[in-house]
Amino acid sequence: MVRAPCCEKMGLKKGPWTTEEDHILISYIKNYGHENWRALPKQAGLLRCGKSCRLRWTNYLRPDIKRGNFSREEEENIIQLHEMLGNRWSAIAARLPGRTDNEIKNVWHTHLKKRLKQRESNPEINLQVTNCDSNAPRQSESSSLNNVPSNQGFESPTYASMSPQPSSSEFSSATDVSIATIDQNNETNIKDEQIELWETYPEIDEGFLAISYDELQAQFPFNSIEMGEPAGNSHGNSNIDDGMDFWYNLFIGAGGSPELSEF
DNA sequence: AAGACGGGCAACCGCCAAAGA
DNA sequence: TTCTTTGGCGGTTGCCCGTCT
Repeated sequence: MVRAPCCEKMGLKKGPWTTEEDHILISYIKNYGHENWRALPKQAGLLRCGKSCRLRWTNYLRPDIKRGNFSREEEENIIQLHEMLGNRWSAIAARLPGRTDNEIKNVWHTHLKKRLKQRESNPEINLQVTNCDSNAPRQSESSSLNNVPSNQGFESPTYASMSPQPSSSEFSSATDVSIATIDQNNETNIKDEQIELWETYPEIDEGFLAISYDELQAQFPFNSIEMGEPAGNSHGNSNIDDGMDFWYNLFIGAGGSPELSEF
């Protein structure tokens, strides 16, 4: 199989995405979907390879992505799931609604791996998953005990009935998980069970996807897009900057739940 | 105040598998 | 059956920014 030439050799752009590019990608996918990632950038007028577009969309621009810090609950889930599934980040991500494999991978390498090492060096520290309140202040590591080292066998971890219970602005989802246990012969048994995950999750008004590109343009002008200017040329134009700031905050910004009421 | 350093994270790279010709 | 294309995945890189000296 002949390897496709890299983006740079094809004259395609690499590196961080600009808000204009994000806007173009979102608008295009909104209008036409993403059936063919390879063709998408050309049709959308983006100087990116399809792979880069797909990654940007799946890891950052998708409207159902839950941004912001991981809750203690989510972190513990990742640890447990990693114990069962290993480095299968996409499988882990599939069980954490709103989180991407890349995000989980990053959080694993930057935080959780270290925490596990600490736990190994301090066996008093335990994984406490059940009945933890994600809204409560984080407990110190040593405050949750009952640890059983992973290689000595453990009872089936309990994932069900995570609090808080959903309010009207939240939704619940039933999820299949593989429950791993290690028996007395030190053999791992995995069985699939359906559990209820209660996730605090903003309702997503699908209406935001129905807003037309023209409406967006009218509300938040991006002249540089229509002129086909290279990214970054908008600096110095406060109207455009304001529009982009709003767009950025709307879809991407810190804490990132879309402020759909703005529409 | 400025340079060094390290952590966090977005993005890229390379490989693999599935699907289709 | 073989080859090509495409999407997906996990590992890795490199930039940015905050902290330290």
